[in-house]
Amino acid sequence: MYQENYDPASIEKKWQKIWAETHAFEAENDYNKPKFYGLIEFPYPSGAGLHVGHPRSNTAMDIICRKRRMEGYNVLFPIGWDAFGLPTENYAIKNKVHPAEVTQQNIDHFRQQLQKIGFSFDYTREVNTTDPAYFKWTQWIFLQLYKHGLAYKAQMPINWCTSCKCGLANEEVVDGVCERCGAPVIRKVKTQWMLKITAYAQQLLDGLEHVDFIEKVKTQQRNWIGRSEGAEVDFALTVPGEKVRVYTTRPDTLFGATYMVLSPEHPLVDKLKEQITNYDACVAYRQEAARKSDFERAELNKEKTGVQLEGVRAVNPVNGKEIPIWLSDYVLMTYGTGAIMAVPAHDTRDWEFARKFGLPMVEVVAGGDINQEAYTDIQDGVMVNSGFLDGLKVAQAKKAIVDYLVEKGYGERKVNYKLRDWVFSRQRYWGEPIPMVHCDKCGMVPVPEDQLPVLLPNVKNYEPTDDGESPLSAMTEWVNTTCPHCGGPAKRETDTMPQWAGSSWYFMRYCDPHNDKELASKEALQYWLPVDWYNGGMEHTTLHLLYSRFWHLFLHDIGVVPAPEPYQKRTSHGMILGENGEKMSKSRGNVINPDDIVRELGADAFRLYEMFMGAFDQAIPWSTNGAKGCRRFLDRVWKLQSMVCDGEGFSKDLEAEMHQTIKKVSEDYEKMKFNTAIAAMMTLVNDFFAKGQVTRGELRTLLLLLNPVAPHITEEMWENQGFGAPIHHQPWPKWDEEKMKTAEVEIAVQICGKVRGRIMIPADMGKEQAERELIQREDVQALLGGKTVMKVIFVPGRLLNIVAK
RNA sequence: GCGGGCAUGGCGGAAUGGCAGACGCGCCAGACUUAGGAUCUGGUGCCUUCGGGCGUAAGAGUUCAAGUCUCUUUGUCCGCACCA
Repeated sequence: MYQENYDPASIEKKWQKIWAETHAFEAENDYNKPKFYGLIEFPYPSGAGLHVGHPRSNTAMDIICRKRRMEGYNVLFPIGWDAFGLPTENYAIKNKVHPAEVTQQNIDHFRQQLQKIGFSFDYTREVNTTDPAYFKWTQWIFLQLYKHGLAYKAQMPINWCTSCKCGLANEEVVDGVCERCGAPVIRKVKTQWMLKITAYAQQLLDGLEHVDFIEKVKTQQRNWIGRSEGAEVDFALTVPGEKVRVYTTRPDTLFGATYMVLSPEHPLVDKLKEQITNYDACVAYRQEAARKSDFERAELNKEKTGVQLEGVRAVNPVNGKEIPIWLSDYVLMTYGTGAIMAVPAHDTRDWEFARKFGLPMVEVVAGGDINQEAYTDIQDGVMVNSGFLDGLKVAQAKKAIVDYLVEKGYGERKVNYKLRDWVFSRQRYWGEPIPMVHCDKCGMVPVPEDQLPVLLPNVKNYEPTDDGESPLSAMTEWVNTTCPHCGGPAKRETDTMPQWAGSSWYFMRYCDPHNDKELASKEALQYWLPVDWYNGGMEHTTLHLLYSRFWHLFLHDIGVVPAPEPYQKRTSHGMILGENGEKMSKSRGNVINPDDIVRELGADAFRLYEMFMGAFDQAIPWSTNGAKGCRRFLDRVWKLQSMVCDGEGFSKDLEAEMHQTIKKVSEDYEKMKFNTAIAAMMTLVNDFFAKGQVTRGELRTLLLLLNPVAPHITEEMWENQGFGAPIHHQPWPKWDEEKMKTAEVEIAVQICGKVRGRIMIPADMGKEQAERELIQREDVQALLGGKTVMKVIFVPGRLLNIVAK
């Protein structure tokens, strides 16, 4: 017997307990079964707790995973904690508690919240990036990168957050401010650990061809990697024996190069100190440029600045003409060679610069008006004023000139990428220590693998220092160690890793999370990887997704993981906005707390609404009324129990609809069109109500279809109805295309494209027969009103269009 | 600036080139009620002389047929942003 009223609180508690006790959703280590690895981005356990955005991704993947289990797959759907990071550290500093303690509390809170929503995670495989048993392997991967020359220390200007007092990766700087705290970012020269992600630029690009990522993600990654093809060309200088190399994507315009621009930081300035007659002015300009942040340099792009390098000129290799050399900060030292040949007639930036400083322009591609603007078209233009290139189209000229340059030894083909190496150091306490030791005698020495993990010292004060050094540097007992190589006195590296480190390989650890010999066993990695389906936010496309692909590609190259690409499929969910349509934030006061919704409406209604509210990949404002509507639907589903009539199959009049709904829901789940899948089930339930009864077979099928979205209520009703083994052990329902058809269908009748009526016709009526016979029908003739038929178009199952006069 | 997406009732949104507005919210009316912020039933794009006419940001085009395809314009969101 069942309770008359649907009471989610008691039902949900009951089933969550049963699932835990029966280990219902734990992945099996049976490597013979077909597997499915569903992944969501593991949360950062912040003090604020879960927000309504987490369940959107989680519920979607939970639906897919629950469906896969019913389809017979061995499913791995894990959860873990990306727990290193600044907010925890800052909270710890402020409240004088150890970050590890804060982390533990937050994790416990998060887990409890997730469990209340009924996600089918395998909690036995939890990973925690701050657990030494985990970060031992994060450090191990770093050592492998180091051994293969992909981790190096470099003195370089980095992005420095003035508030976090910490270096940031380029990817962490958004609009000139720190992505995390919003404080301004300045340039600061420091010695930093770097990871050579640029060595993998081409592989990261090529790999995208073989994976099923939504197009938006691929595009963003491609843009970020920023591959361009061109040539490097040497320009001789008027100083004997000296030359400058430039990079250009438009070698075809070489005859139009009327001056050259060097980045202010270009080493040539100091090298030619003797020859440059206005050296002081050049240095002054360089200092001015250095004061600006990258952001300011970009912001001020409307007005170009620069200074001419006097006393030295460059020689255009194709026509021997001497051209002036300028310094300008619109040329970046960090891209290409830090020097360009300027072709003002055909490059917008050069055009502006030439305009401002009155430099000459030479048109070498005909088709535009270079007095008005730079002509940058590369399709239709034809070469002029270009010696042996004259008359060629741009594409042909490109090839011809590069062949010529290579032959003459003036230059070579060159591919460049915008991608920069990854700044891997952070001057903070709460991160993985970088396992390196500095020895006066031996230099940089990696900590031997058998001494991992390098633990964080347990101390009282981990506030960042104002001098930009890690708080670890003040902990002399920890810092002072012995050199693993010579045994002499040495100092530990005091920088820690960025948060992206732990999250770059967590999905590997899930495969074999308790292994203390390897990061995971070969067999487990072979079986589970790649991740079959990974859902996460668009905000991680150029950071986490690229970094973790890089690590995975590297680990594949050194034989640790079997496949090159870690993720077979990547989808992305839209953000949930506040009820007012603005981004949810504490300061706007429009934050919805999942706990409140679960308490008031139940976890199932909450899950249902999260999936029903709109297209999954789009940003949608929250509506508590909408959520209540989903609760109403579940109330109605519950009430079906009082309408059940005999019959293990489908009733005649609903048979077609039942099969159509099974198909619709099954396919829509796969396409992540959860809103329309739920709408179809709502329609079905409405039809049961209209009829006043539902057969056992119909109810059975509805419960199976609804189970992935609303697992608790469906388990309970399944048990109430005595349908047998728990619903999560049942096979996914199948549809029969034949049974989806009805004997008769209603089609629209159009006269000249306008709908004039509807008629019932046999469903199997052929096109020819329909076009011949239907216009004879009395009801069709009536709609025609005596007009002369010119043409008849019949679309089976849809409409009949009669063109008539 | 460059690249890409989007634009449909009061709201969230449906719609392989083939009956626009599924489903839900809200609203209106009715039923049951001492009561209704519960539940149930019906209605709900706009105009209408009740025949019908008009409707998917605006304008043109292709088609028997356009929310859907093409072009132009506007708005909006996202990505990149001096990357040579």
